[in-house]
Amino acid sequence: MSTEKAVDAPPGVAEALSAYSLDDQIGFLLRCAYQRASGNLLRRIAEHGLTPAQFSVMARLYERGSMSQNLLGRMVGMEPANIRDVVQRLKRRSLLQTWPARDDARRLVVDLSEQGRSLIAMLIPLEIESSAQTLASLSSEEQRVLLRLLVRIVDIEGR
Amino acid sequence: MSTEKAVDAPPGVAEALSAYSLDDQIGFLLRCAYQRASGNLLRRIAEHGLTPAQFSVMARLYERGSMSQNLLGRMVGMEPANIRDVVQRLKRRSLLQTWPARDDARRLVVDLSEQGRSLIAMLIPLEIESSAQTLASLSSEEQRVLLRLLVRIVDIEGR
DNA sequence: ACCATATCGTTATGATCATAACGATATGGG
DNA sequence: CCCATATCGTTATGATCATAACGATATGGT
Repeated sequence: MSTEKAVDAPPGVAEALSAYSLDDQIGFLLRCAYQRASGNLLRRIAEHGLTPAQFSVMARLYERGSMSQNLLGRMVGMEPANIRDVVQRLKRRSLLQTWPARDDARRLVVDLSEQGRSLIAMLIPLEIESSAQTLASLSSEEQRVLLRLLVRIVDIEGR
Repeated sequence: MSTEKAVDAPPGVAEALSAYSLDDQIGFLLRCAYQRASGNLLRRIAEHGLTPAQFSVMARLYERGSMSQNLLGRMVGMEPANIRDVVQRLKRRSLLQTWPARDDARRLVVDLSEQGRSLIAMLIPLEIESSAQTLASLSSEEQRVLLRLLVRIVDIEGR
Protein backbone atom coordinates (compact mmCIF):
# COMPACT_ATOMS: atom_id res chain seq x y z
CA MET A 1 0.00 0.00 0.00
CA SER A 2 1.97 2.89 1.33
CA THR A 3 5.25 1.31 0.21
CA GLU A 4 4.84 2.59 -3.29
CA LYS A 5 5.11 6.31 -2.80
CA ALA A 6 6.85 8.98 -4.77
CA VAL A 7 8.29 6.67 -7.38
CA ASP A 8 8.85 9.42 -9.91
CA ALA A 9 9.43 12.25 -7.44
CA PRO A 10 12.39 14.62 -7.81
CA PRO A 11 15.47 13.85 -5.68
CA GLY A 12 15.01 14.73 -2.03
CA VAL A 13 11.25 14.43 -2.05
CA ALA A 14 11.26 10.72 -1.28
CA GLU A 15 13.32 11.41 1.83
CA ALA A 16 10.97 14.21 2.86
CA LEU A 17 8.00 11.89 2.43
CA SER A 18 9.47 9.02 4.41
CA ALA A 19 10.47 11.36 7.24
CA TYR A 20 7.05 12.99 7.26
CA SER A 21 4.74 12.38 10.17
CA LEU A 22 1.41 14.10 10.58
CA ASP A 23 1.93 14.08 14.34
CA ASP A 24 4.95 16.35 13.93
CA GLN A 25 3.09 19.03 12.01
CA ILE A 26 2.49 22.16 14.02
CA GLY A 27 -0.83 22.91 12.33
CA PHE A 28 -2.24 19.49 13.11
CA LEU A 29 -1.09 19.63 16.72
CA LEU A 30 -2.54 23.10 17.14
CA ARG A 31 -5.93 21.99 15.85
CA CYS A 32 -6.02 19.02 18.22
CA ALA A 33 -4.82 21.09 21.16
CA TYR A 34 -7.35 23.82 20.47
CA GLN A 35 -10.15 21.30 20.32
CA ARG A 36 -9.17 19.97 23.69
CA ALA A 37 -8.96 23.45 25.21
CA SER A 38 -12.18 24.48 23.54
CA GLY A 39 -13.97 21.42 24.89
CA ASN A 40 -12.76 22.12 28.42
CA LEU A 41 -14.16 25.64 28.28
CA LEU A 42 -17.34 24.68 26.45
CA ARG A 43 -18.30 22.12 29.06
CA ARG A 44 -18.24 24.88 31.66
CA ILE A 45 -19.97 27.69 29.80
CA ALA A 46 -22.34 25.86 27.46
CA GLU A 47 -25.09 25.94 30.06
CA HIS A 48 -24.88 29.73 29.87
CA GLY A 49 -25.26 29.55 26.10
CA LEU A 50 -21.80 30.82 25.20
CA THR A 51 -19.22 29.35 22.85
CA PRO A 52 -15.44 29.85 23.19
CA ALA A 53 -15.43 32.36 20.33
CA GLN A 54 -18.28 34.34 21.88
CA PHE A 55 -16.49 34.18 25.20
CA SER A 56 -13.30 35.68 23.77
CA VAL A 57 -15.25 38.55 22.19
CA MET A 58 -16.96 39.40 25.46
CA ALA A 59 -13.76 38.98 27.49
CA ARG A 60 -11.91 41.34 25.16
CA LEU A 61 -14.58 44.00 25.53
CA TYR A 62 -14.53 43.48 29.28
CA GLU A 63 -10.77 44.09 29.35
CA ARG A 64 -10.45 46.89 26.87
CA GLY A 65 -13.83 48.58 26.74
CA SER A 66 -15.85 49.47 23.64
CA MET A 67 -14.26 49.49 20.20
CA SER A 68 -15.19 49.17 16.55
CA GLN A 69 -16.40 45.81 15.31
CA ASN A 70 -13.49 45.55 12.93
CA LEU A 71 -10.83 46.25 15.55
CA LEU A 72 -12.57 43.90 17.94
CA GLY A 73 -12.34 41.20 15.31
CA ARG A 74 -8.61 41.75 14.88
CA MET A 75 -8.10 41.68 18.64
CA VAL A 76 -9.67 38.26 18.96
CA GLY A 77 -8.36 36.83 15.70
CA MET A 78 -11.57 36.79 13.67
CA GLU A 79 -12.21 37.83 10.09
CA PRO A 80 -14.67 40.69 9.50
CA ALA A 81 -17.37 38.33 8.26
CA ASN A 82 -16.92 36.14 11.30
CA ILE A 83 -16.85 38.80 14.00
CA ARG A 84 -19.98 40.27 12.44
CA ASP A 85 -21.91 37.03 12.93
CA VAL A 86 -20.68 36.60 16.50
CA VAL A 87 -21.59 40.19 17.41
CA GLN A 88 -25.02 39.76 15.86
CA ARG A 89 -25.76 36.62 17.85
CA LEU A 90 -24.61 38.20 21.10
CA LYS A 91 -26.57 41.36 20.33
CA ARG A 92 -29.70 39.34 19.65
CA ARG A 93 -29.34 38.00 23.20
CA SER A 94 -28.86 41.52 24.56
CA LEU A 95 -25.33 40.75 25.77
CA LEU A 96 -23.84 43.41 23.48
CA GLN A 97 -24.86 46.86 22.29
CA THR A 98 -23.78 48.49 19.03
CA TRP A 99 -24.04 52.02 17.64
CA PRO A 100 -22.53 53.92 14.70
CA ALA A 101 -19.30 55.78 15.48
CA ARG A 102 -19.78 59.55 15.60
CA ASP A 103 -16.51 60.35 13.85
CA ASP A 104 -16.52 57.69 11.14
CA ALA A 105 -19.66 56.61 9.35
CA ARG A 106 -18.02 53.32 8.36
CA ARG A 107 -17.44 52.13 11.89
CA LEU A 108 -19.83 50.26 14.15
CA VAL A 109 -18.93 50.55 17.82
CA VAL A 110 -19.52 47.51 20.03
CA ASP A 111 -19.69 47.23 23.80
CA LEU A 112 -21.00 44.92 26.48
CA SER A 113 -24.47 45.55 27.86
CA GLU A 114 -24.84 45.58 31.63
CA GLN A 115 -26.22 42.07 31.38
CA GLY A 116 -23.27 41.01 29.24
CA ARG A 117 -20.78 42.56 31.63
CA SER A 118 -22.08 40.72 34.66
CA LEU A 119 -22.30 37.46 32.71
CA ILE A 120 -18.70 37.58 31.51
CA ALA A 121 -17.45 38.60 34.95
CA MET A 122 -19.14 35.52 36.31
CA LEU A 123 -17.71 33.24 33.61
CA ILE A 124 -14.08 34.40 33.63
CA PRO A 125 -13.23 32.31 36.71
CA LEU A 126 -14.56 29.30 34.82
CA GLU A 127 -12.17 29.98 31.98
CA ILE A 128 -9.27 30.27 34.38
CA GLU A 129 -10.28 26.88 35.73
CA SER A 130 -10.58 25.51 32.22
CA SER A 131 -7.13 26.78 31.22
CA ALA A 132 -5.66 25.06 34.25
CA GLN A 133 -7.32 21.81 33.24
CA THR A 134 -6.00 22.06 29.69
CA LEU A 135 -2.47 22.59 30.98
CA ALA A 136 -2.71 20.10 33.84
CA SER A 137 -0.23 17.63 32.34
CA LEU A 138 2.53 20.28 32.27
CA SER A 139 4.61 21.72 35.11
CA SER A 140 4.25 25.41 35.94
CA GLU A 141 7.49 26.15 34.16
CA GLU A 142 6.42 24.21 31.08
CA GLN A 143 3.11 26.06 31.07
CA ARG A 144 4.90 29.40 31.04
CA VAL A 145 7.18 28.25 28.23
CA LEU A 146 4.28 27.01 26.13
CA LEU A 147 2.31 30.24 26.50
CA ARG A 148 5.36 32.32 25.68
CA LEU A 149 6.14 30.33 22.53
CA LEU A 150 2.53 30.50 21.36
CA VAL A 151 2.44 34.26 21.82
CA ARG A 152 5.45 34.55 19.55
CA ILE A 153 3.64 32.60 16.85
CA VAL A 154 0.39 34.52 16.89
CA ASP A 155 1.35 38.18 17.02
CA ILE A 156 -1.95 39.59 18.22
CA GLU A 157 -2.99 43.18 17.57
CA GLY A 158 -2.02 45.57 20.35
CA ARG A 159 0.71 43.73 22.24
CA MET B 1 -16.73 51.42 32.37
CA SER B 2 -14.57 48.46 33.20
CA THR B 3 -13.66 49.93 36.59
CA GLU B 4 -16.86 48.70 38.15
CA LYS B 5 -16.41 44.98 38.04
CA ALA B 6 -17.23 42.27 40.53
CA VAL B 7 -18.57 44.57 43.20
CA ASP B 8 -20.50 41.87 44.99
CA ALA B 9 -18.22 38.98 44.12
CA PRO B 10 -16.99 36.53 46.76
CA PRO B 11 -13.53 37.15 48.22
CA GLY B 12 -10.74 36.23 45.83
CA VAL B 13 -12.76 36.64 42.68
CA ALA B 14 -11.97 40.33 42.33
CA GLU B 15 -8.28 39.51 42.38
CA ALA B 16 -8.75 36.76 39.81
CA LEU B 17 -10.62 39.18 37.56
CA SER B 18 -8.07 41.94 37.78
CA ALA B 19 -5.24 39.51 37.06
CA TYR B 20 -7.10 38.00 34.13
CA SER B 21 -5.88 38.62 30.63
CA LEU B 22 -7.39 37.00 27.58
CA ASP B 23 -3.95 36.93 25.98
CA ASP B 24 -2.73 34.57 28.71
CA GLN B 25 -5.44 31.98 28.14
CA ILE B 26 -4.19 28.84 26.49
CA GLY B 27 -7.42 28.26 24.59
CA PHE B 28 -7.41 31.69 23.05
CA LEU B 29 -3.74 31.45 22.06
CA LEU B 30 -4.29 28.02 20.55
CA ARG B 31 -7.15 29.27 18.42
CA CYS B 32 -5.11 32.20 17.12
CA ALA B 33 -2.07 30.03 16.51
CA TYR B 34 -4.10 27.41 14.69
CA GLN B 35 -5.66 30.02 12.46
CA ARG B 36 -2.23 31.25 11.49
CA ALA B 37 -0.97 27.73 10.79
CA SER B 38 -4.16 26.86 8.95
CA GLY B 39 -3.87 29.94 6.77
CA ASN B 40 -0.27 29.13 5.88
CA LEU B 41 -1.27 25.67 4.71
CA LEU B 42 -4.48 26.77 3.05
CA ARG B 43 -2.73 29.31 0.87
CA ARG B 44 -0.60 26.51 -0.54
CA ILE B 45 -3.18 23.78 -1.03
CA ALA B 46 -6.37 25.73 -1.74
CA GLU B 47 -5.64 25.70 -5.46
CA HIS B 48 -5.83 21.91 -5.26
CA GLY B 49 -9.22 22.18 -3.56
CA LEU B 50 -8.15 20.81 -0.17
CA THR B 51 -8.69 22.24 3.31
CA PRO B 52 -6.39 21.60 6.30
CA ALA B 53 -8.87 19.14 7.79
CA GLN B 54 -9.16 17.24 4.52
CA PHE B 55 -5.39 17.28 4.23
CA SER B 56 -4.93 15.70 7.65
CA VAL B 57 -7.39 12.92 6.82
CA MET B 58 -5.60 12.06 3.61
CA ALA B 59 -2.15 12.34 5.21
CA ARG B 60 -3.20 9.96 7.98
CA LEU B 61 -4.41 7.38 5.48
CA TYR B 62 -1.20 7.84 3.50
CA GLU B 63 0.86 7.11 6.62
CA ARG B 64 -1.15 4.32 8.18
CA GLY B 65 -3.14 2.77 5.37
CA SER B 66 -6.85 2.00 5.33
CA MET B 67 -8.89 1.97 8.52
CA SER B 68 -12.46 2.40 9.71
CA GLN B 69 -14.04 5.81 9.42
CA ASN B 70 -14.47 6.02 13.18
CA LEU B 71 -10.85 5.18 13.99
CA LEU B 72 -9.71 7.55 11.26
CA GLY B 73 -11.69 10.29 12.94
CA ARG B 74 -10.07 9.62 16.30
CA MET B 75 -6.64 9.61 14.70
CA VAL B 76 -7.10 13.07 13.27
CA GLY B 77 -9.09 14.53 16.17
CA MET B 78 -12.54 14.69 14.56
CA GLU B 79 -15.92 13.74 15.93
CA PRO B 80 -17.83 10.97 14.13
CA ALA B 81 -20.25 13.45 12.56
CA ASN B 82 -17.39 15.57 11.32
CA ILE B 83 -15.17 12.86 9.89
CA ARG B 84 -18.21 11.51 8.07
CA ASP B 85 -18.74 14.81 6.24
CA VAL B 86 -15.05 15.13 5.36
CA VAL B 87 -14.90 11.56 4.04
CA GLN B 88 -18.04 12.13 1.99
CA ARG B 89 -16.66 15.26 0.35
CA LEU B 90 -13.35 13.57 -0.48
CA LYS B 91 -15.16 10.50 -1.76
CA ARG B 92 -17.36 12.63 -4.00
CA ARG B 93 -14.14 13.89 -5.59
CA SER B 94 -12.82 10.33 -5.98
CA LEU B 95 -9.89 10.97 -3.64
CA LEU B 96 -11.12 8.30 -1.20
CA GLN B 97 -12.78 4.91 -1.47
CA THR B 98 -14.99 3.30 1.17
CA TRP B 99 -16.39 -0.19 1.62
CA PRO B 100 -18.11 -2.08 4.45
CA ALA B 101 -15.77 -4.06 6.71
CA ARG B 102 -16.05 -7.80 6.18
CA ASP B 103 -15.79 -8.70 9.85
CA ASP B 104 -17.98 -5.99 11.37
CA ALA B 105 -21.15 -4.78 9.73
CA ARG B 106 -21.00 -1.52 11.67
CA ARG B 107 -17.67 -0.41 10.27
CA LEU B 108 -17.00 1.50 7.08
CA VAL B 109 -13.43 1.10 5.85
CA VAL B 110 -11.81 4.14 4.22
CA ASP B 111 -8.71 4.35 2.06
CA LEU B 112 -7.09 6.66 -0.46
CA SER B 113 -7.81 6.12 -4.13
CA GLU B 114 -4.86 6.04 -6.49
CA GLN B 115 -5.68 9.61 -7.44
CA GLY B 116 -5.86 10.59 -3.79
CA ARG B 117 -2.56 8.92 -3.00
CA SER B 118 -0.66 10.75 -5.69
CA LEU B 119 -2.30 14.05 -4.76
CA ILE B 120 -1.39 13.83 -1.09
CA ALA B 121 2.16 12.71 -1.92
CA MET B 122 2.49 15.85 -4.01
CA LEU B 123 1.07 18.10 -1.29
CA ILE B 124 2.99 16.82 1.74
CA PRO B 125 6.11 18.83 0.82
CA LEU B 126 3.90 21.91 0.77
CA GLU B 127 2.77 21.21 4.31
CA ILE B 128 6.36 20.77 5.46
CA GLU B 129 7.05 24.18 3.93
CA SER B 130 3.98 25.60 5.61
CA SER B 131 4.95 24.24 9.02
CA ALA B 132 8.36 25.85 8.66
CA GLN B 133 6.72 29.17 7.87
CA THR B 134 4.43 28.94 10.89
CA LEU B 135 7.41 28.27 13.16
CA ALA B 136 9.77 30.71 11.46
CA SER B 137 9.93 33.11 14.40
CA LEU B 138 11.26 30.38 16.73
CA SER B 139 14.71 28.82 16.91
CA SER B 140 15.08 25.12 16.09
CA GLU B 141 15.33 24.31 19.78
CA GLU B 142 12.22 26.36 20.56
CA GLN B 143 10.37 24.62 17.75
CA ARG B 144 11.19 21.22 19.21
CA VAL B 145 10.09 22.34 22.67
CA LEU B 146 6.79 23.71 21.37
CA LEU B 147 5.94 20.54 19.46
CA ARG B 148 6.82 18.38 22.43
CA LEU B 149 4.67 20.39 24.81
CA LEU B 150 1.73 20.37 22.40
CA VAL B 151 1.95 16.60 22.00
CA ARG B 152 1.64 16.26 25.77
CA ILE B 153 -1.54 18.32 25.73
CA VAL B 154 -3.31 16.51 22.93
CA ASP B 155 -2.80 12.81 23.60
CA ILE B 156 -3.59 11.49 20.13
CA GLU B 157 -4.81 7.95 19.54
CA GLY B 158 -2.04 5.49 18.81
CA ARG B 159 1.07 7.21 20.13
C1' DA C 1 -28.87 -18.07 24.55
C1' DC C 2 -29.79 -13.63 26.57
C1' DC C 3 -29.20 -9.08 27.75
C1' DA C 4 -26.82 -4.90 29.34
C1' DT C 5 -23.39 -2.19 27.44
C1' DA C 6 -20.47 -0.29 24.08
C1' DT C 7 -19.31 1.00 19.44
C1' DC C 8 -20.25 2.64 14.75
C1' DG C 9 -22.39 5.42 11.57
C1' DT C 10 -25.99 8.77 10.60
C1' DT C 11 -29.04 12.83 10.97
C1' DA C 12 -30.11 17.40 12.51
C1' DT C 13 -29.05 21.83 14.43
C1' DG C 14 -26.38 25.70 15.20
C1' DA C 15 -21.93 28.03 15.56
C1' DT C 16 -17.36 29.01 13.69
C1' DC C 17 -14.20 29.88 10.12
C1' DA C 18 -12.04 31.55 5.34
C1' DT C 19 -12.63 33.61 1.01
C1' DA C 20 -14.29 36.51 -2.53
C1' DA C 21 -16.93 40.21 -4.02
C1' DC C 22 -19.27 44.38 -3.21
C1' DG C 23 -20.78 49.25 -1.75
C1' DA C 24 -19.86 53.02 1.38
C1' DT C 25 -16.80 55.98 3.54
C1' DA C 26 -12.03 58.09 4.84
C1' DT C 27 -7.69 59.62 3.81
C1' DG C 28 -3.70 61.56 1.72
C1' DG C 29 -1.09 63.13 -2.31
C1' DG C 30 -1.11 65.88 -6.25
C1' DC D 1 -10.59 69.94 -4.96
C1' DC D 2 -10.03 65.21 -6.89
C1' DC D 3 -8.82 60.82 -7.24
C1' DA D 4 -6.29 56.58 -6.09
C1' DT D 5 -6.08 53.81 -2.22
C1' DA D 6 -7.37 51.87 2.03
C1' DT D 7 -10.65 50.61 5.50
C1' DC D 8 -15.16 49.08 7.26
C1' DG D 9 -19.08 46.42 7.13
C1' DT D 10 -21.95 43.22 4.57
C1' DT D 11 -23.41 39.26 1.74
C1' DA D 12 -22.84 34.69 -0.10
C1' DT D 13 -20.78 30.20 -0.34
C1' DG D 14 -18.81 26.23 1.43
C1' DA D 15 -16.21 23.78 4.92
C1' DT D 16 -15.36 22.69 9.77
C1' DC D 17 -16.67 21.79 14.34
C1' DA D 18 -19.59 20.15 18.69
C1' DT D 19 -23.60 18.15 20.53
C1' DA D 20 -27.57 15.38 20.98
C1' DA D 21 -30.38 11.80 19.52
C1' DC D 22 -31.08 7.70 17.05
C1' DG D 23 -30.85 2.89 14.93
C1' DA D 24 -27.84 -1.05 13.92
C1' DT D 25 -24.48 -4.13 15.27
C1' DA D 26 -20.85 -6.38 18.52
C1' DT D 27 -19.32 -7.99 22.71
C1' DG D 28 -18.92 -9.96 27.21
C1' DG D 29 -20.84 -11.66 31.38
C1' DT D 30 -24.27 -14.53 33.19
